[in-house]
Amino acid sequence: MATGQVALARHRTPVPVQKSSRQVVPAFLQKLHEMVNDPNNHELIRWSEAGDSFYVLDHERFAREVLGRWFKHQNFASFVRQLNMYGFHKIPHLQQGVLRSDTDTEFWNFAHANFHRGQPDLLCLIQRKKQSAQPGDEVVMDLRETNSATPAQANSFSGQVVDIHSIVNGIAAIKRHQSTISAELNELKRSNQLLWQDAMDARTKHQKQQDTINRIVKFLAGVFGNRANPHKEDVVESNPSRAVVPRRKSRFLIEDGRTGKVTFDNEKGVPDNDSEMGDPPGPTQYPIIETPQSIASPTPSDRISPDPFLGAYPPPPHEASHIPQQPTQSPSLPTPTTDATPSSAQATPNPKATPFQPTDIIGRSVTPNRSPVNMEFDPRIQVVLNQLTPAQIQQLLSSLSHTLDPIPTTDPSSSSSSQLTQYTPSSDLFNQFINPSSPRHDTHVPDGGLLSFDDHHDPMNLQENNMGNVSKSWKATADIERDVNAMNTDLDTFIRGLGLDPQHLAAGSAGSSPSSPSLHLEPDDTHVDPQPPPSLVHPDTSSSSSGGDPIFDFDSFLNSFAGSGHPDTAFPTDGEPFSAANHGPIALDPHPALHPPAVAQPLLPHQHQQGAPPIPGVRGVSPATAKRKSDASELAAQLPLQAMPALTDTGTATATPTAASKPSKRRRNK
Amino acid sequence: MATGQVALARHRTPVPVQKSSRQVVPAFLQKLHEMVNDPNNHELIRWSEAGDSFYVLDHERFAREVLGRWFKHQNFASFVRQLNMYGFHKIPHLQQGVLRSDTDTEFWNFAHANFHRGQPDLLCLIQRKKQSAQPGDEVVMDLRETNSATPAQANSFSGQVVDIHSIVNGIAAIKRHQSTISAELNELKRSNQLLWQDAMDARTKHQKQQDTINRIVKFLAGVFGNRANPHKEDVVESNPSRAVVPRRKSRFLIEDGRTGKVTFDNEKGVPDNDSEMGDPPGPTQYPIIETPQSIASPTPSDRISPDPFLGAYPPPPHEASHIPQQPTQSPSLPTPTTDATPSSAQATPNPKATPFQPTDIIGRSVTPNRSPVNMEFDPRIQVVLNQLTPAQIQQLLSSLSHTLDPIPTTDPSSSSSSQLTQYTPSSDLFNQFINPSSPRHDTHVPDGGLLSFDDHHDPMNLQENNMGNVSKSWKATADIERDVNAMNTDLDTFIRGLGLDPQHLAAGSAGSSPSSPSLHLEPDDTHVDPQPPPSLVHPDTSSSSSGGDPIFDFDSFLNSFAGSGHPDTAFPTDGEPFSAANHGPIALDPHPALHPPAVAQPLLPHQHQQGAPPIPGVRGVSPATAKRKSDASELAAQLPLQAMPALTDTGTATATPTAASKPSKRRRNK
DNA sequence: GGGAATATTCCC
DNA sequence: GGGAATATTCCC
Repeated sequence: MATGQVALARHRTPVPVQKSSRQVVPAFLQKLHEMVNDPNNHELIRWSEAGDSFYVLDHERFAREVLGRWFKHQNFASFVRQLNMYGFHKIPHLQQGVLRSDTDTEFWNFAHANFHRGQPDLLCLIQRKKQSAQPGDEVVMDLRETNSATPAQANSFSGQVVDIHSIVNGIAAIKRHQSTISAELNELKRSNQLLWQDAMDARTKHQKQQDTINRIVKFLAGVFGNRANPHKEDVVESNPSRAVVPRRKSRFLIEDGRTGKVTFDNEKGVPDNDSEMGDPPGPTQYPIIETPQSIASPTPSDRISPDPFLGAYPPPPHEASHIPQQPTQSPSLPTPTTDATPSSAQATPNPKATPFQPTDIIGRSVTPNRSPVNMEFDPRIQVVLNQLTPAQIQQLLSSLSHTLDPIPTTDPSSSSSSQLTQYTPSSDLFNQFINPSSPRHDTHVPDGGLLSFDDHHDPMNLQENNMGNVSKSWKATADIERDVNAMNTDLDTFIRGLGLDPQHLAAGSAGSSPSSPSLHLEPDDTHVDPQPPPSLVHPDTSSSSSGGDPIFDFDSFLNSFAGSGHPDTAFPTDGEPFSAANHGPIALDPHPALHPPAVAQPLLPHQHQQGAPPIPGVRGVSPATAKRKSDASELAAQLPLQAMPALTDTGTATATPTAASKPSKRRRNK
Repeated sequence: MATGQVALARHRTPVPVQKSSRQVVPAFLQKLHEMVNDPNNHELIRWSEAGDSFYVLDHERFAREVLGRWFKHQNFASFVRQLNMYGFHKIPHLQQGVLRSDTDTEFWNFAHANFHRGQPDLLCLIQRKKQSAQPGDEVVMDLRETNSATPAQANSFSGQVVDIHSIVNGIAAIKRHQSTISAELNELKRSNQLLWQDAMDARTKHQKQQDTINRIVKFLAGVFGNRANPHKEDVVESNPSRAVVPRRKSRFLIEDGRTGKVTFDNEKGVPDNDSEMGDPPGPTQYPIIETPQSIASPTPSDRISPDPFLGAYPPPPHEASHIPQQPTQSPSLPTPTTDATPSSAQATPNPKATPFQPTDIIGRSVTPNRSPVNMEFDPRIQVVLNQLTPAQIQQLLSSLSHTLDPIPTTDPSSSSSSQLTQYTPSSDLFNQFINPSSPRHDTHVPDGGLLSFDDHHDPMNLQENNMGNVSKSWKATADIERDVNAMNTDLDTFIRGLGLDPQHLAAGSAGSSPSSPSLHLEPDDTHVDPQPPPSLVHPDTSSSSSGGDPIFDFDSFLNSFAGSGHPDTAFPTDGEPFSAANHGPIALDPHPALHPPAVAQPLLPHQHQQGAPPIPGVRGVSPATAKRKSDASELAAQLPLQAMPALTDTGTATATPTAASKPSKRRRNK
């Protein structure tokens, strides 16, 4: 019996009914709303212009052709009866002084305060009239107890009865409403969890890719890193245009005060070194390739990192303040001077120059776990690669460098991570909501809260998971950004370590002319550009001229590379999304249309500072070299701090304590 | 109105309604009597032999075929409910001691004292049950009549008044609470939106990373791509162990029919070329580096891609089947023979070797938008790089190749792109969740839906964006994975194009022995493995042996590399998360502790297979090599599927009618 | 089998 | 517009 009943009845259930108190919105209201919305019915039933009422144009046709599709009958009267049951009222025709033929002008206009176009969520507020004079239990009790009253009181009482009914109805409505909300919240939580999971996955993949890139860069650094001899033209014949660049020597000033100021004078001591920039004294330093690490734990070996190749360029005695002295070169390792090229002497960097070495950068790195790793590789490869012209290497490296994510997350209010901050204030409310009955100081007693308002299926587990997910996913997000930033820094540093200017290298694609993706390899392009490198400029800084797309157009690069020698053999464009289309100032958002309008797109702080003049005379290595990265990662790291308390606060009792939530919890314990 | 009512209702009313006090006999009883009498229904409902009860033989068929003709429904349960309402009772089966299959023997027998064959006049005696415990008017009347009571009763009345007030206050409190809840729900929405934004950003970053990798690979392809002459040992001194590998020559057959069949015989024509593999005839083909593109649109130039450098090695006449002939070398370009190294002659690649060229692989690429790009680079670089020993190159490439995600993209049902596929059906459900109140027929009127439950500040925009974000973020996730996969394939192909075996290269890290991250460079490791490369093997197909951690230990690699020549100069470990700690079977989750407990941590398949013995004779290559990861991603892919329908189920009050509701509607119209 | 809410019909 | 009975559905 019951089985058959179930089997037969289930197909009848269009909308899954909530366990408690049936459906929140009666079927009639839902159907009515659908019906009015349905463009197919527009001829017979439709919204008023204002959307606050609806018309039935030809009730006979409407009954015949529409009603049956939604209801079990085709009686317009029954339809109207239902409308009345739900409190709809008919709006009389305004100017209808003259009676026309019913069929012609006849149309019905019904309205209800909570029946509006585009607002189906209001439907739950529409109350169906209860069976007349049917008091609920409590009311009945009340009434019975009130039985013995004076006539006057009885009168007032009877008046009260009506109020009681409305009160009961109101309570019922509220309960339904709350059931709805609870269900929705659960769904949202589930959705959120999926999202976080997705974010986790993405983070993992990102991390893997990052590792791959890091290793590739390490490798390339080992291959090209120490190659500093630009005088290969005599060995490998190169056309003049290419030779120009290296001849000019590479010296570039990166002078964004906030992001770190680094001066590289790769060829200091070389005769034609132009010193009009006022180089500060001090040893030339070779940047180090940092390896972004998410779980890195600093080990002694991290800082020792013997580098036999770099050992070929012994650090000056005054160096080694932060790190132990580099071990001397292994005797079995061939020295760079074994370079087969005739210009090996010039290829060897200035003896005064110090090899790769960690600077203040490392010590002040926001990511303390990150440790420098000196690059090293088979010297034979070095020798071999030394045959490349510097221009070639420069171009190659630029292609590797400026395709990286240029997001400088220097400001907590910037970029997407900052959005989390905005969510924070509501945390208390959210907390209340999730755990309304739990006092604010009650951090250990889990209770169902609102979510388990009606049915209490395991709210705690949901809570816990959710919270853990949330907090840690934010962490993951922060890690990703930090890693990307670190990668950015790494490549820039790396390229600078080669005596090249990453900014200059990307001049064609990210320079002052965002619309020209091609590389400029004319000699005068080698001039020192005081502007901060594009990778340090936030992409959103469109207000300034230099805010170009930092994404490097590798194809254009190749074209220019190949085209310089063979203009007719342009490298094909393979249609990469970022290559041709995104040379504008935009960089972060490939899908602008997707941006939620509700979330304000925050202005990045350096957008205001972008125009700041470079600090003159500060050319040498600055301890702030890595600051852009550290700031970024710091900000990213702050995300959990700022956002997580919100989540954890609300987060209910069972919320797993995240690192970020710790402080707030302690605060509570005060 | 009344006219229409009558007109429309009449066909439903078999028996004319009596004017006075409604019908004497309720419609149900009349219909029931007719139904049982109707010989057309004899097969499904009929009188008992005695005529004092009736049978329903097959209630399912009965409901389907009979009920609808008499009632407004087809629910047997409703029918039974009515019977019960009129006092019918079910007669238990007499001889049914044994429970048989319900459908078989199942029949229902109902009886009522006043329901007999041939005696419809008794029907008026059947009383429908009144509304239970419904103190209708009388109760209220009772109360009113009781009004005149004693003061004590009045007291109780005043007490009631207080209760009413408290009720009102309680309601007010509830309402405030609800406002809070709504606000918090909005916050959750905002949080969700941030999540989506975060996902978008991650996607962007990922894309940029991907671009970086692509460019690096392009570059490397340009550098190494045409290197086909392994006889560099005499130029660059190499230890014997390294020299062994290249001498064995590399030839690999990629034989996944779905991805395209490509044969590489990199050194065809070289004297010591071992041909025991039975190379298929045909021109030597060099794989091409595909450039993963998310928005790529294949352009004609993609396939033309003239390569002046490759032009230095003119393709054989039988080439150029897929791509136009390479332009001849530009006269201004230095030829490789200008190489300064003494072994320049040997450094020049084998003249018979053909340059990079698109193969079937490209045409059958899973990513249709991806277009082939011939790699090109300065032949001087080629020449220079040719001085590297093949072993060196092999090691280098392996470090580049096997740190990537090994997810093969060949099968739509595998990996994460399949997520999307699998997720597609649930998109509607998710839609419902986000916008449950929007009726299915309402395609043009946006409404707030659940999310804008209480306050309706611009719900439409939120909604819209949310949806866009949601769907597109999922898409983005797919793109990312596809790109990673493509990258993977690209690298493998690329490496194969160099005549190297990517799988073999990664034997140490991803081979049958997951616990040994070190490279195996013994000579016998160079044997040709006929098995398809991992990237072309569907991950889900193999329940077989070796799944290992695909993550390559670059540091170990470097150590082994450097150590081979100079054991005392081990490359420092920089503590990368994946370098030392992750050589175990885990691959996807660098932060196990971060995993939400609610989301079941799927056991990666290879965790169960880890101990499986390696397939004998299959040393480097196992079809299951890539399985470990795809399974994991597949599990991740299932998340949406599993959770999203749930979203809609709970979908709440304003839930739009689901597809399931449609049929019921039509059925209703019968 | 029955309570209870909604749906439909009939009637005023 | 609404009272009231019956009809249908959903749930326990």
